[in-house]
Amino acid sequence: MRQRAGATGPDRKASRAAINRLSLYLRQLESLHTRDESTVSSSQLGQSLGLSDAQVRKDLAFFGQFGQPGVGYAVGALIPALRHILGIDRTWPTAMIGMGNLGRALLRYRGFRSRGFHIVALFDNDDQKVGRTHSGLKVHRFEDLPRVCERKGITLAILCVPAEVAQQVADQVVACRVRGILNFAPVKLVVPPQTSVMSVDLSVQLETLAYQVQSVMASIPAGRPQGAGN
Amino acid sequence: MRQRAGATGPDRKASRAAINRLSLYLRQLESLHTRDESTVSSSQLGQSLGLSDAQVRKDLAFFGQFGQPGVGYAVGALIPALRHILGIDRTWPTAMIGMGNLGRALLRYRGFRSRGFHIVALFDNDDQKVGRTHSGLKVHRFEDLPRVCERKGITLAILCVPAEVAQQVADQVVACRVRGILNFAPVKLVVPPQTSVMSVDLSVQLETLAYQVQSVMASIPAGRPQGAGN
DNA sequence: TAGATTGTTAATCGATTAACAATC
DNA sequence: TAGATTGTTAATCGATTAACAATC
Repeated sequence: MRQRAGATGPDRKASRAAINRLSLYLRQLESLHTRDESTVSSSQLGQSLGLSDAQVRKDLAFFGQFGQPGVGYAVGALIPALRHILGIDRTWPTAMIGMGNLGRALLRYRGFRSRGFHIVALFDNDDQKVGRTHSGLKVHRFEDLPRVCERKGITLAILCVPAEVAQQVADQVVACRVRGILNFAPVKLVVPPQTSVMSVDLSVQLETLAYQVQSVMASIPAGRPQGAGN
Repeated sequence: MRQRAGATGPDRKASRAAINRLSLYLRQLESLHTRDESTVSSSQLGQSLGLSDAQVRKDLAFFGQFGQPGVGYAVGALIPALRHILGIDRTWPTAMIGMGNLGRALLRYRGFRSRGFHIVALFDNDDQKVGRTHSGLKVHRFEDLPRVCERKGITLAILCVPAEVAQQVADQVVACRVRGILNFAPVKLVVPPQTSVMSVDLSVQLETLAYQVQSVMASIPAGRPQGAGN
């Protein structure tokens, strides 16, 4: 039996890495679409993203039979299919929690809204910030979280609060039946299994970068400046 | 022969995931240190981060012999060891490229400086932004990149430019002998092997979150509101 | 000493790649 | 038809976990 994206979803669970790639495929397909490409092969798609053709086929085949042997994948048909699989063929009313530098910057980030993530409420617990308006939205105090979440049907939250309070805030967010949290605080959040968390940990990323740079430098003969001699 | 963090580094390459965890261990150790804990076992360390004890031991043992059987790891000694391995026992002169919302927000992000990543130069190609000052640094025009990088010994760059120009900017950055790029543009950057790239792709993260939320919701009996009946 | 915990090897698990019959 | 490319199975690779002798 082949797994298909039927009413109840596929039999086995797709890995997080595979879903990440699905999102990349979608972006690439959208780019191909604007360039009026009508079909694309797994090897073309893979090449543009630095992945093997086998990987692309495997990832896509997991969710259904999207390609045609000898032809490839129909760009125009695959785009809505992937949008549906990823769950971005709908809007996600989203709360931004924590209106510091990062929160304010992300609020203005275009990429979110264009993909169905609509920030519809702002929260902060600093009295200086409560009541102010950003991008047409008033900043609510924390205590209003349950009421506002209920009223606006908020399903996702973007957490831009300091590490020290992140878990506590997450607990409150979970209590409001928010289903997913995009966490920017450098903390491992503990949440019940019905709630999903994705963490973006900038320090970890930068430290990993430092390690890589260091190990590349260590593998190059010392003292020799790079570049073809100028 | 056991691998050790000798003059030329370990024999085999640590996976990116392992390095990510090293950074998490370090953070946790620092937290333990402020709480005056002097030793920690692999199981304690793992538990606080949602990892197995075996994983922790394996990750650390890869770089040296840091623990004592029957005792655990000395917090005070492991911290500087990890800082050295990760390459954050030094400062990394860093350029911020692209002074839009995200660039300005990240510039003020405390986490960077406290870990040795010193932003020492700002760049943008928008004439409106060039010449302005943020956090005491003047925004340079793009053409100044080679000169400023040379003068300030810049080794890392944080890229906060639009997707359309990201590759082109990365090429210029590479030409200035910058060794590592933290990329926020939703693009796969192609760079030579001497240069390292870490990408933070917010859309991918959020789309993966949407998928997870959706699949959790699909696995719950439809229409039944959650929570213990209130 | 006895209990605890490491470093390391072997076993398991999962993800990626190779290969190829099916098919457009 | 012949060439291209899929979906899928088998082979490979790498990472995680289990287990345990060594040792504090």
